[in-house]
Amino acid sequence: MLSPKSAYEAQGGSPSSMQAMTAMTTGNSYSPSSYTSSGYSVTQSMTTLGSSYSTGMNGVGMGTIPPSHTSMTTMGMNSVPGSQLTTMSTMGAQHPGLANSLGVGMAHPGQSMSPMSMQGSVNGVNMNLTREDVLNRQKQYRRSYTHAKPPYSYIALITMAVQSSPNKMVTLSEIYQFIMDLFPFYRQNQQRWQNSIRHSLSFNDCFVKVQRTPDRPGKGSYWTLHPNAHSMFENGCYLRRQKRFKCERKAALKAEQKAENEEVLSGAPAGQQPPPQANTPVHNSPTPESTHVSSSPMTVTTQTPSPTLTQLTQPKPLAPTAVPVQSQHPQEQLGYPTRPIPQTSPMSAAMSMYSTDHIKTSVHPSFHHPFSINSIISQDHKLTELKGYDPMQYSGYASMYNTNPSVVPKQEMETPASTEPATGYFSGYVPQYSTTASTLQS
DNA sequence: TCTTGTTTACGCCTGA
DNA sequence: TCAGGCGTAAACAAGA
Repeated sequence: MLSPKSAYEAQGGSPSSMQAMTAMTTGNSYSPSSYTSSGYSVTQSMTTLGSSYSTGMNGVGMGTIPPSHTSMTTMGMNSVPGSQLTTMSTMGAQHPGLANSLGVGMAHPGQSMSPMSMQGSVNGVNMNLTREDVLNRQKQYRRSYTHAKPPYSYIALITMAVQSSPNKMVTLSEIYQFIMDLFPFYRQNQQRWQNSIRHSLSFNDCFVKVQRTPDRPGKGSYWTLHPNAHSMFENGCYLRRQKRFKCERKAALKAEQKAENEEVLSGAPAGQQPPPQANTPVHNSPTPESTHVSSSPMTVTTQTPSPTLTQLTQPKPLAPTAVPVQSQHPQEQLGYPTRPIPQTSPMSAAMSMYSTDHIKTSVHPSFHHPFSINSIISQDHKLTELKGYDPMQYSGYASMYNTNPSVVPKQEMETPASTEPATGYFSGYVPQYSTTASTLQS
C-alpha cells in the first residue's frame, strides 16, 4: 500500500513517448517506487532531493530526458492508501484563475481533455496514432485517472484559491468550490477536509478575514492572504512549508493578552517578559504599521503601532483616515502598497501569482521548484533551455494551454512585458488586478 | 437548521 | 530526540 504521501503522479506529454524524470521535492518524501504516472505509459523515475538542490539540473527537476522524449507537465498528486492515481488533467476544473493558469490539464470550456484531445495536434505535432493506440490509451486513461489526494496542504490550497481570485479574496464557500473543482479528491469526505479548511483559516495568521460590504451581502466573510504571507511557500513550491507564517504583531498581542490573563488569574504582575519579537520566521518582514480591516467593509485603516488584539482581529469603526478601498486590491485594503506589474497575458498574470521567485532563492535565481506553478508550466521551456530541445516538438500540456510567448520562465517574465494581447485559452480571463504576489514583497 | 468561524487537543511526519 | 508543520476531530458560538 502506498503511503498517503508517497504516491506521486505525473502526466506525460506525448503519448508515444517514454521519459525519465527526476523530480525534486522539498521535504516531501515521494519514494521513487511509488512515483507513478498515468494517462499514458510513461516510465519515470524520481529522485527525492530533500532541500538540497545540487544535482546540476538547473533546478528544473528534470533529469535525464532522452532525445525524442517529450517534456512533461508535472503536478504532484498523492495517492490515498490503496487508491488509484489521478492527474490534474482529469479534473475538469474550470476555475478561471488558477485552474487554467496551471496549465495542467484543465479543460478549456468546450475542449475535451480526454486522451483523444491530446492526440493529433499538440502544438502542431501530429501524433499519428492509430485507432487502436487511442483506444488502448483511453483504457489506460480511465484506469489510472482517478481521484487522489493532492500533495498540497490545506494552507496551500487556500492560498491557491485566494490567488486565483480576481479580487484576491474569497469566501469560505468559494474556497470549498475552488478546491473541489480543482481536486476531485476533495469531493469526498467534505465534512472532514472542510473542517480542516476552516481550522486553517482561523489558525494560521497568513489568512486575513475581510468583512463584507453592505452592497455584497452574504454569508461569511472574505478571506485573503496576509501581505507578508506570500513567501510562505519557498521557491514557489506549494508543498510543505519550511516555516509557518506568523504575524508577529498578532502573536505579540496574543502573548500580551495571555500574560494579562495570567496576571488576572494569579495576581502576579504581567508583562515582565517582553513580547515575542521580530526574530520570528524570516517570512515576516517587519510590518511598518498596523493594519486592520475596518468594520466598514472593504475599508482599511492604517494606524500607528501598538494595536490591540482586538484591533487586529475585530472590526472597528471607520477612522477618519480610512479610505474606501472597495475596488482596491485586498493588500491595498490592508494598507500595503501595491504596484502594477507588466503582464502580457492572463496566463502570465496567473503565473506570476504563483511565482515566488521574488523570494530569496537560495539555490539559483532561475530555480523553479517542480511543484511551483512556474515549473509546471514552463518545463517545456526549461527543457529547451537545458537540452536545446524544440519546444514545439516536445511540447507538453503546458504549451497546449497557452500559445502566448509570454509564458516563459520567470526571468523572462520579469522583464518588461510586451503589450501583446493575450492569446490562447486564457484570453478570456483577465485578472482584475495586475498586482501580484511578487509585487507585495517590498 | 445550517453555515461560518474559533479554539483546543491529539497524533503523525519531517527536519534539525 | 525534539520542535514544528500539518491533518483531523470535536466542541462551541454566532449569524443568516
